[in-house]
Amino acid sequence: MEQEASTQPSTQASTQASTIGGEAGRPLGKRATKRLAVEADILRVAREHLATDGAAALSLRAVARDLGMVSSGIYRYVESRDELLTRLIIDSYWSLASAVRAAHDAVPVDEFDARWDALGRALRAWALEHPHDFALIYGSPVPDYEAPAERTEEAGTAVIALLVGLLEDVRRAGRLPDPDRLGLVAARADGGVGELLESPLFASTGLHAVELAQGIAAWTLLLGAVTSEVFAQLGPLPDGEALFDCLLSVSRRCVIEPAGD
Amino acid sequence: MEQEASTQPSTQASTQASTIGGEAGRPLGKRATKRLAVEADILRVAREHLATDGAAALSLRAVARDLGMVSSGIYRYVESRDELLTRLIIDSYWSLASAVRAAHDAVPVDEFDARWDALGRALRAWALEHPHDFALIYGSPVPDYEAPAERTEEAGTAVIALLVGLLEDVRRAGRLPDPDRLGLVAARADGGVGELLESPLFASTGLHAVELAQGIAAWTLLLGAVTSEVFAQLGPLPDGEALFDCLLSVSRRCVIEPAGD
DNA sequence: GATAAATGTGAGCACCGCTCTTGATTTTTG
DNA sequence: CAAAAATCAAGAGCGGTGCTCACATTTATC
Repeated sequence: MEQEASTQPSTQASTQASTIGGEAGRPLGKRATKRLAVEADILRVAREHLATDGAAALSLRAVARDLGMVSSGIYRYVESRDELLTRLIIDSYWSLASAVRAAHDAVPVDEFDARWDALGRALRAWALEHPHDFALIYGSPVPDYEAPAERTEEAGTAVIALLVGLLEDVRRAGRLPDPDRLGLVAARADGGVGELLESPLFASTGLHAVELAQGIAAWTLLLGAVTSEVFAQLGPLPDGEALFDCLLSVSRRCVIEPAGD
Repeated sequence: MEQEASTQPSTQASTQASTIGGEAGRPLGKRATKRLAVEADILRVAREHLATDGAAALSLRAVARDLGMVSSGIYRYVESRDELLTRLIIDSYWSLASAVRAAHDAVPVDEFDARWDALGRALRAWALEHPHDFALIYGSPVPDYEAPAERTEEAGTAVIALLVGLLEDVRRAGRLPDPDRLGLVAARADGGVGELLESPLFASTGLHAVELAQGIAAWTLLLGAVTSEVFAQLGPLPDGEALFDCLLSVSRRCVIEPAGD
């Protein structure tokens, strides 16, 4: 499983992609290397435009202009505006996933509470730092066209996979809270998420439907808290972090029983 | 203050707005009546375009064309595209509020659980029925420009007000759950939502910070659940309603203690 | 070096938001 | 009732967008 982390470009920071020698064969002629460079450049300035003006204002012509090429020239590298957006979505997913993973991995595996908090706080921090990227992946589907699931699925699952891993660790340690206390009815949960358990993400786990439902509740609350803050749905908040901490702890209680025993 | 219940047009269904006799004075000349009719028409077809193609694809020119007027003519009635969007946002808020209120009011006031469920289910039903409207008000802020808060606040608060009302009824009945069980730390909650209590929405209520935090947690989970389903953030779901019921009951447990006593 | 493929260039189409001018219509005022 | 003021429809026009096409240029391959 898990071959080499697939592609995972994440143009976010690193830009150089021109001098890579390629897998094996020929050493990449000057045309191929330039193409790689231009492709990376396009993604880079597209990312800049996204960060400053948002996805709605992203313009292929403007990107081309910034790169000193004629407007029509960019179509040699990008099929359409939608395709560029799809690439940005995937890139944002990877960026988020790596940020969350880094924070997550910095916590000892047996400290469940701290792991959950690290996960949640990293998500929030990333979202506040890249609001437009966050809007791109967790906001309303941008135009009429929606990103093809088969291209975003792998990247989009990366964050959830961390959560699932934690969830299973908690389950194995017998620290899952009582579903009934949360208000979860087993039968209803089974109908709601039962089939989800057969997807590749969960197939290898020993999670039950109710347990997955707990995880989904926690994740929904967490994501809702971040969305609410980034989009300012509750108006300007005096202390966003304090409120988030509250919601974070509530969400934590959905999947982790307090240690006191 | 508060003249005549503000405006609250809600073009959603009813369209006729031409033959209203006006408040008192003159009986509205043929020019004024036609203006009202045109304004209503614009909002109506804008709504249709929104429902079919989404906010991103909304075009003033297209609306004007549908109404048989020259593209520039629409600027006599609408200041700009953003202003049209603002109107649609406000209208959507009212539409949602009235839908939720209707469901909410159909439940006896002392049946807290049923009231919460009615509220949540009405929210979900409306969102699934008007996904683009939902995206408009609870999705990512559309373009770079965001709707002026002073114009959307009143309408946007209407739904929350219902929740606050229920929350206070529950508190008065002593049915609020133990905050500590939810994981809410009083001090943290006080910092996070303390200042919010002074806003007009909460000033007249006797809610404490922790109690408000519970309400926010419940609302965040509820809205997150709807958002997740409408935007298909978890991929295609086998039974969205069943999963929503699970999350609905979890959110309910944040504000209402089970009756068994 | 000739041929084929990939790339840069510019014109052009249809659409968009938005402004301005011109002339017609309606309302208000004297 | 007539003149003045406000309102309106209509069209041209500006700069912007996504995207296509024909053409010239450069690179890679035979």
